[in-house]
Amino acid sequence: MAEPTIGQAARAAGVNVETIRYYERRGLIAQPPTPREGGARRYSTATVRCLRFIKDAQRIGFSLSEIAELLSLRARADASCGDVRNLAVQKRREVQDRLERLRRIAEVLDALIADCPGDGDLGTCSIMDAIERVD
Amino acid sequence: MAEPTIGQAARAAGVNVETIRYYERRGLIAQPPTPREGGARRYSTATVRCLRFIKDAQRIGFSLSEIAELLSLRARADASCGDVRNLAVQKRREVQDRLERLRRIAEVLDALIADCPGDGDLGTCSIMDAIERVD
DNA sequence: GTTGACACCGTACCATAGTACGGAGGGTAT
DNA sequence: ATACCCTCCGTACTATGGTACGGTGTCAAC
Repeated sequence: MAEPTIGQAARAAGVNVETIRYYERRGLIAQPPTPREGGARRYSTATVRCLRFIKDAQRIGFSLSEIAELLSLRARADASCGDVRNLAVQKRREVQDRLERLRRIAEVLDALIADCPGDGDLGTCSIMDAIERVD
Repeated sequence: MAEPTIGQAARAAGVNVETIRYYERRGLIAQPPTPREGGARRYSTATVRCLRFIKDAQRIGFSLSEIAELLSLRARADASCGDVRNLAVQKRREVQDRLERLRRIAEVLDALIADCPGDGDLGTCSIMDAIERVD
């Protein structure tokens, strides 16, 4: 299997065929030419690597638009390492922000659980007060 | 301004008027009764606090469905303490999962940023290389 | 007594990230 | 030669979380 068809590329990259077609429409991956003879288009192994890159980058928290940016940086000869690094640093800050907020929610829930005996009247649970401490 | 109208409530909570109407349709916030005399409905300040809570919880990564569940902790204050406590414990576990996933993402990003020289061309950029090897 | 600002309500539309569907055609195995 | 799978392509649909629009009504000021 030198040049994979869309179905083979999908299996190789662990994505849906329709997802590949969607990424083509979004311009994230190259569209291989339609053979004049008819038959299936053939994808390059570079495109399969690209698909895996997209999935990996998504797992790290990049959106498809951001990934498009990363990919276009890669395609640009004059792109600098600093451009990519800046995107990563910005994403890291977003993750940090989410982490801190999430930790506060965890504290609130811990307090709520600790204060609640698990049976009896809720008058002493002060749930609303606990939830509002998130502000 | 004792009882805010929808526009006042929106400004107080920092959301769009249409967003309040949307949350009403989704059952996230209470719908104040339409005055028989006509005129604008009046929202309680509790509803404004609720809107702020929704926005806080969203920023942390909760979906509106999850927030509805979280709010039901309060809405079901007449239910048994055990029921409420179970919801809180379940939500706490979900928060823990989110925290761990985010921490892994943060670690990956930290490693990428640490390895990247930050200058030079993309050939020397370890971030692009690394993302390609996240598998 | 008209203007302007707000409210009401239903419906339509937006982005994101896909998934599903239907009809046409090709390739191969039995 | 029929079944069966794959591909092609456009279009439609999903869920989430809203935003915008259009027509109507009400209220307060000038």
